[in-house]
Parts: sequence; structure tokens; C-alpha cells
Amino acid sequence: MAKSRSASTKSKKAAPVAPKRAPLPPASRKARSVERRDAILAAALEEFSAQGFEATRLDDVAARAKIAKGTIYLYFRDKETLFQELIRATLTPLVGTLETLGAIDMPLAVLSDRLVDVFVSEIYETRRKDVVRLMITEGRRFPKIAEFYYREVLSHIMTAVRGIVRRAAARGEVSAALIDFPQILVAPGLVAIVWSGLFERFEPLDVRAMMKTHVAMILAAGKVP
Amino acid sequence: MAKSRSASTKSKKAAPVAPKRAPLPPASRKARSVERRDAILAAALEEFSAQGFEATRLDDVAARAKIAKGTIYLYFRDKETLFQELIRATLTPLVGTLETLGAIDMPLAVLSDRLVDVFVSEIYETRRKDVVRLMITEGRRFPKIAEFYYREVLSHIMTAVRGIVRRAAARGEVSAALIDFPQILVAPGLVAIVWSGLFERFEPLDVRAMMKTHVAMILAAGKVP
Amino acid sequence: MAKSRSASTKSKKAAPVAPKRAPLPPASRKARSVERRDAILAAALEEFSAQGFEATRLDDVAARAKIAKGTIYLYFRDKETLFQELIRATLTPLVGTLETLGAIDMPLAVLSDRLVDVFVSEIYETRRKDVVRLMITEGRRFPKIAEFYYREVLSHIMTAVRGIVRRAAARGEVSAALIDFPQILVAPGLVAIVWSGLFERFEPLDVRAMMKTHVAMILAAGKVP
Amino acid sequence: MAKSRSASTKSKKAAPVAPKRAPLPPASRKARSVERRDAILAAALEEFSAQGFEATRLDDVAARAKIAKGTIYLYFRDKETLFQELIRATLTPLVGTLETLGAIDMPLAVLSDRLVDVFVSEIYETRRKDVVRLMITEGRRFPKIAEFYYREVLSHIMTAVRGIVRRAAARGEVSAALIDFPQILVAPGLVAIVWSGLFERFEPLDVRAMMKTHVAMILAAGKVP
DNA sequence: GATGAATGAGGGTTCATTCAT
DNA sequence: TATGAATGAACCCTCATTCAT
Repeated sequence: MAKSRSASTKSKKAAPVAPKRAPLPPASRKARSVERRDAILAAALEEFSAQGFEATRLDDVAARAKIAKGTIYLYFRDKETLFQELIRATLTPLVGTLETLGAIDMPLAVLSDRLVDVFVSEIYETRRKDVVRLMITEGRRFPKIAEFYYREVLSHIMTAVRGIVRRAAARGEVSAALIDFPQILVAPGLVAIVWSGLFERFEPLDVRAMMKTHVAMILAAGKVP
Repeated sequence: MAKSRSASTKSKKAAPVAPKRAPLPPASRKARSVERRDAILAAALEEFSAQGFEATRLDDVAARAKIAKGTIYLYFRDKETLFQELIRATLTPLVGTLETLGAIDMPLAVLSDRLVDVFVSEIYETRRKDVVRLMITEGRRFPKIAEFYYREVLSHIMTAVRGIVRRAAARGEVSAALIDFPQILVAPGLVAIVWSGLFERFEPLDVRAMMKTHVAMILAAGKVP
Repeated sequence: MAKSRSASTKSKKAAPVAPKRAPLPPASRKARSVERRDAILAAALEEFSAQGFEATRLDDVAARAKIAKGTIYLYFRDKETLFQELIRATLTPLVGTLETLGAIDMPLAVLSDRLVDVFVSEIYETRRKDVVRLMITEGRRFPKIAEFYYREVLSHIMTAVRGIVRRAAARGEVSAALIDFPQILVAPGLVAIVWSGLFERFEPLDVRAMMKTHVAMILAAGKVP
Repeated sequence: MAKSRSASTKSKKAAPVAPKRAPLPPASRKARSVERRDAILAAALEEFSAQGFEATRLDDVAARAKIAKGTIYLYFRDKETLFQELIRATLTPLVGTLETLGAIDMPLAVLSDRLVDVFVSEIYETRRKDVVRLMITEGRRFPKIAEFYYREVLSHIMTAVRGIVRRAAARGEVSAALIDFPQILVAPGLVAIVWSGLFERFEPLDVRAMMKTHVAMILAAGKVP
């Protein structure tokens, strides 16, 4: 955020007077623009997560982003587009990560630790968790989003997992039956995200431990002939 | 418009003659009332499932239930109450069933089959699946509902599963680690419900097979010392 | 207004207490409905005439009709439909009159007086004048309306006028050249309507006198061989 | 960011070298300014004519004039002023012409031909037709404009026509009754403009022929004692 | 009880206008 | 002078809720 500023804005006389509105003197046009777009997306995530798509008022998004309501429309065609862009922008970076993960070839006992770590640090302890949850809660009303998610994210996960499982099965680490149901491997991640949103306050959940337990079991089952 | 009504509506004294419209003659006034309430709840389930809470219009619910919009307010205080009652009414019958579940004592290999069958036939292939999904998608906006669900349904499931797992572990059927994470046992059910709503059209999922595979793995893992 | 009331509304105890909002106790459902629709149309005409279609706010229409804004939408799909219905409802009754006018066969010197009278009393001194003016001012932005007007009103006028002129020409009352330009006969009416909206306050116009002068001239020209 | 501007904008002293963008080298700063103003007015005419005052977006005007939206405000106080200036600027040149018209003294049979030609070539086949139409369609919402039009244009036309008619009547060319209603002479012009905007597509109109027919009739009527 | 017409607050979206660059 | 991003007041339309019948 306000990082790449200094040099480019010292136009004219570096006015010592504080500008009227913005708390921080803005960077260049373009930087400012990106900054605003991000602010809107961040605010939108906050609001959509808390209220859901329909119940979210763009008034609130604007207020949270500290911009005028109309400004949103300079960056996004409409509310729905804002929502889609939010999902897209947040999840797209994951795709690359997933691509590489699927290619790694090492004992599942080792890889699984890494996978759990990636999930926890890159998703679960991140805003991305909220985006995935939004995907789950609103996906039905936005078939396009669901399709995007399936095509760009989920199918890659499935393929990666299937590859991992296949190699692990070949090595005799896991049951071959798992190949048909990569969902089973992913299930605890999903449960964690749903649980954290609904029941955490009643009964906290140690995600990392749960996932490790799950993997341990799968590996143990692999040892049975 | 209110012209051709006269004759058919004079049903003041529970006329033994079959009324013109309703397929079944409404028995007593009370029965009629219950019938209407149910019709509203059924219609509400359809609409809430298809559109989500916010996007559902009571107009549509009324139309589907074949009653006037105002009538809804004779049975439910407001839209939110209707929603809560819907969840409550659908899930409450489950509570009793769940109570007994925890007490059953038999080999997990046998019980698990039964559990999968119950899940599929009583929930997954039922409207209850939609209610659970609603729980997942709308729960965050209705903390009361989430709490009710947790208290009346989920915690019972957890307790039951924990009991089952504990005894199975005692018998050496499954790993004792499972006791801490009953969620793992339930996870495929959740995945199935979410998947069916979002990705079924891209990639169908054989729920029963997935769940059986999952259980088989857990049992296999139990055999490893 | 409030004419066909008495009998149909004396339901229950003919409450002597004045109802809370409506100044006049309403007639039957249906009558009330028609009454409201008319009130909305009247208010709309007033506002559209004064502000033009785009500049008119439905808030003002509702206020003038003494109803809530949402009520408009019970009677008209949207603002544009309201506008179209206004034009349609006001001008449709004219069609019949025009049909018969074209058939009358009498000396133009006599008929013309009657035509002028009809124009003045049925249009110029009526709300219809404002609707015709709306047609003129907004027609370009509403091709459908323009088409409706042309098809249902104007073409009938043209046909009628052409018939009249043709017969008059056959009788040697007017020049046959007029047959090709019925617009010439109608022109003063149009001018009057435009003038009254824009310049009346600077220079009043005696429409009737102008039209009679015009007709007199046409008849005089007919006498020249 | 005022980077790549330097070279091409140093047009302070009417550089004889052709500038990069503009087809014509903007002469002085003042000339450039006038040029822009004209471009805005031209664009405004297009848009106002096509959409009407309210429905016209200054965004579109700016785009059509190939300037930035804010630039409009350097030349016109606001949208309404732009509109008024448009009318004023387009019609003002007419004023001079009209002044002299009233003075011409020649047989109406000759003059009328010239008048029709002037109307058709200077107004009807010109953008001025659109301005007159705008006057008609928007005049009611802009009393000032209507007044300007009446004072600067219409009253002059009226006076001129009255003078012409008076002299023609003195010569026995037309009926003296016409003196009281110069509008009758002008009526076909108005009809033509309105007709062309609304009904041309259903039924084309030969304006010149209609006007000549009209004049011929008036002259014929003058021969009757 | 049942109806459905009426209400009016609320929200998404537009666009004239401003102002920092 | 010119730009165009930003603003925020409006305005159309929806829909949960009410209430007279």
C-alpha cells in the first residue's frame, strides 16, 4: 500500500499544506487507482462475508472503503461484477501454486505436511478463506462464478490431488480407491472453512490437527493389504 | 373479479360436500390451519433453496403455496421467522433419531453401512439436504439459527459419533485419534451436499460410493497398530 | 366519481367513523381501483406536460395523485408504460369520432364549422391538447408511441380529411391540389397547440378565428377556376 | 501526466509546421478556443436532437466533441446554459436575415417562391431544423429560451410576414384577413418540421410541394372579391 | 381467518458538477 | 487550459409489511 510513492508526486512545490480529504497524499494517478480498487475489493470482501451478497449494501462497501458510492462504479460495472472480480482476483493467484503442487513427486507422508501447511497459511489463515466461503455460500446463485471456480481452481485441485494420490498408490502408500474420490482428501479443508464460519464460537476446531489426523489415517489405511 | 366466488366459499360449517378446489376436503378448522402452515413451509423451502434468503420474495412463496401474501403473516411473524421456523421444523424430527444413534452398539463395519444409508435416504435424497445447505449458506447471517442447529442437531451428532468412535476404538476398530475429530467422519456428507449444489453439473459425484470408500479407509486404518 | 357507491360497500356496520386517510370513503374495490388509475393518469398528465417525460419524477406524480409511490406500480409496469397508457387512454376515444367525421357528406362551408368546433371543444379546450402536445414533444423518443399515434389517430384523421377534401373538390368547393396535402388543413390546429404551449403568454392567439380564417381562404381559393 | 505533451503544444506563435493531431493547425490560442466551443456546440446539437435535453449525457457530448467532460465547463456554466447557448448561437444569425425580409417589396407570387426556398435550404435541410424542433420540444421547460426565441426570432418573423401580407393585401394579392394571422402562412413550415421528426418513416412528405400548394391557395383566394 | 391493495423505506445505478493534477 | 477521477444527490423500482374489506 502507500509504498511506491515518494518520487513521482513531488510535482510543483511539494505543497506543505495538508490536502483536504485524503489522509495520505496519494501516489501517482495509476498507483492511486490501483490502491482504490484494492480498497474497494477489501471492503467488499468484508461486507460480503459478513452480510452475504444480496444483503450487502454498496453504501456500506463505499463507507468502509472510504470513498463515495459512485466511485465503485468507476471500477466495477455493477454489484455483481464487483463480486465476481473479488472472487476472481483473490483466487486466481492460487492457480499457479496448485499447478506446481500437483507435479511434486515425493512420499505422501512428506508432501501431505506441506499441503496442510499451504492450505492453512495460504487459505485458512487468510482472507482467501472468506472468499472460498463466499464461493460456497453464494455459488449457487452465480453459476458463472461456480463455473469459474470449478474451471480455474477446483478442477486443478482435483487433478493435482488425483496425480498425487495415483503416485502414492503406485508406491503403495494409499489405497487405490482414493483415486476416484479426491474429494475425500479435500473434505476436511471444506469442513474447516464451513465450521469456522458457523460453529467456531461454540466449539473451536484445530484445523491443522484435524487435517494431520485425517492424512495419518489415510496413510495408515494404505499399509493394510 | 370477485364475482364468481359466492357459491364456493360458503364453507362455514364444514360442509360434508366436497369443495370445488382443494383436492382433499380440509377436515377441521385446525387441520386446515396446519395444512396451510405446511404448504407455506414447503413453498418457502423451495424458494429459499433456489434463491437464497434475501433474494426470495414472499410473493413467490405465497404464489407457490397458493395463498395470498398476507396469509403468510397469519402464520409467521415475518420473513426471518418463517425462515427460522422452516429450518427448525425440518430438522427437529431428526433430533430424536440422533439421540438414539449414539446408544447403538455394534461393529462399526455394520453400523457404518446403516449410517450411510440413513444419511443418503433421509437427508441426501430428501428436501432435508436443501435445509442443511441453507444452514450452510445462510447460517452466518442468522446466528440464532446456527446456534439452534449446533445445539439441537450438530452437537448431538457430534456426541453420537464420538460415542460410536470411542466404542469402536475400544474394540480396536478405528484409531483413537478419531475421537477428537468426529468432523472427519461427517466431512464427506458435507462435501456431498456442497458439491451437489455447485459442481454436480460439471462432475457428478457418487455420494454413496464416496462415503463407503471413506469408511472403508477408516476401518482399514484401524487395523494398523 | 363516487357515484356507483351506496349499495356495495355497506358491509358490516357502515362504520360512521371517518376512515383515516381517504378524504372520501371509497366505493367498491373495483370502483376504487378505476378511480385510482384515473387519478394517477391525471396526475401524470399534469406532470409530464409541465416537466416532460424524463424530467418528471414519479414521486411528484404520486404526490399529486395522493397515493404512495409504490402504488403507481400496481397500475403500470413502469414509467414508460404509464406514459404510453396516458397517451393511449386519452386519444383512443377520439378514434371513433374521427371515423364518423370522415363519412359526413355536406358542403365544406358547413362541415368546416363543425370540424373547428370539434377540434376546439374536444381537444383544444381539453386535457387532450396537452396529450397531443406530449405526443409532439416526446414522440421522437418513443417510436412506439409515435407509431401508435400515427396508426390509431393521425392516419384516421388523414383519411377522413382526404375524403372530405375529395368530395369538396368534386363539388368544386376546393382546389384538388389539397387532396395531396391534408396536412395543410390540419396545420393551424398543430400551430395552435404548439403556440399555446410556448408563446401564448407573449401573444395570445384566437384559435377559432385563425382556423375559420384559414378555412375561409381555402374555400375562397376553390372558387377560382 | 503531462509527459508527452511538450513538443506538440508549443503552438504559441502559430507554428507553420503542421501539428501532429489536428487536421487543421489551430491558429492562435483564441482561435483554438473558438474551435473547441464550436465543436462542443456541434456535438451538443447532435445529442440534444437525438435524445432530448434531459436524456442527453454530457459524457456523450464530450465524447462526440472529442474533449474531456470537464472541458465543457470551461466554456459553459452548466448543461442548461449549454443548451440555451446552442439555441441562441444557431438562431442568432437568422435574426439579421429576418430584419431585411420585412422590407422587401415585390409581388407575393415571386417573393413566396423565394421564401419557400430560403426555408427549405436554410432551415429544413439544415441542422437549424433540429434546433427549431428542439425549441418546440423543450421550449416549455425553458421559458427563457422560449422568450428569447419569441423576442429575437419569432416576433421578427411575425412582423416581417405581417408587413409582407399587408403590402400584398394592399395590392389585392391576398385577403386582408391574413394580416391578423401570420401564423397561417408559417404553419406548413412548422408542420413539416414536426412531421419529419415523427411520421416521415410512415408517410414521407414533400415539403416544398406542400408549401407551394399552400401559397398558391392563398394567392388564389386573394383573387376572389 | 383470508385477501391483496396500499404503503414507503431502501438500494442499485446514473450523471451533472467539481477539483486536484 | 485541459483532464477525468471522484463525488453525492437524485430517481426508478422492489418488496416486506400493514390493514381495510
